[in-house]
Amino acid sequence: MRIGELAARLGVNPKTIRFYEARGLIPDPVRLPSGYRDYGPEDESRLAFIKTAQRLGLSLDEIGEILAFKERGERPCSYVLSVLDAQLSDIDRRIGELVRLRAELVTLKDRADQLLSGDACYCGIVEHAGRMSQMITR
Amino acid sequence: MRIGELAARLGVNPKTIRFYEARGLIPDPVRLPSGYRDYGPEDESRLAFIKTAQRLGLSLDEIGEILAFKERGERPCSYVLSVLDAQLSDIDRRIGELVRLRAELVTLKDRADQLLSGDACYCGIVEHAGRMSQMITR
DNA sequence: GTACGCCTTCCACTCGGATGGAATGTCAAG
DNA sequence: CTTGACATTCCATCCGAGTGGAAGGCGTAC
Repeated sequence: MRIGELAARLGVNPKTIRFYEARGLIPDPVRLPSGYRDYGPEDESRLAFIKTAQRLGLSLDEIGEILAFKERGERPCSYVLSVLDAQLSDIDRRIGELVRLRAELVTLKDRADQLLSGDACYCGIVEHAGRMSQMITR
Repeated sequence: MRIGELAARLGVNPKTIRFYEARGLIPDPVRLPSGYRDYGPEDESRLAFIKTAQRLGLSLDEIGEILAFKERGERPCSYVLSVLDAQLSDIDRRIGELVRLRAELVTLKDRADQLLSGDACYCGIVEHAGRMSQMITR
């Protein structure tokens, strides 16, 4: 399949695929007589892997390292594991923080709703934002 | 306190503080007779808030909008509420994604641990990554 | 009084991750 | 045989979030 189709299947820009090729993340593909890149299913799954890993928070360099291990037939396990461990604890931290921020925003919004329906209000939301800041950064 | 001390307290580069000022995220500070910026505790907590929000994945623009509520001292209008709502649902979405990714990472890591302790492992983790990809993107 | 560290402004550059656009080539359908 | 969609290369630009460096001012310690 040509680059446009591959890109469409994965929901990415064809330029992105060429960009990954230039970065060495995907191998130089076979070319059709026309010079067009010709991709197969392995390319699709490789690209899917890249996109997944990216969603997991890995940088293109990290992904490249993992793929390179695979290329060389080496055991990337411990490296991958350490990356995974780091990602995991980072995610835990972020979830905790988001949950806290969420609670604060909800409170803030509730106040705002009340104030909207109430009369004679300037902006209690403002004072609350101050408290929010303290709570969040506590 | 001067910019260097404030920066040190927060573990950021003084340039970053000037950058935030230029972006309108923090108010133009009082100046000492020397022309040096002079910061107080409110500046420190505001900066701390920015950094926290940033760790949570908010962009500087989003943070700016939130801080602008405070600045403008406006009544909570529907625009403000809609921004808050957007922020909230975005946070919910991100929490959901992170929770899912966390579960997948744990599974992946468990597999990897097994494979590591077993013998004759090239890199099952990579092959499992393919399955992982399916699981996550399901 | 000069050395040294911190401060000022301004402009340019970095970095990761793409994207845009120009100029040109390929190919199937009308 | 031309039109249109898609492809190619190469170079430039964008975005967010800073960071670097030059040229010069301030302030305290020796």
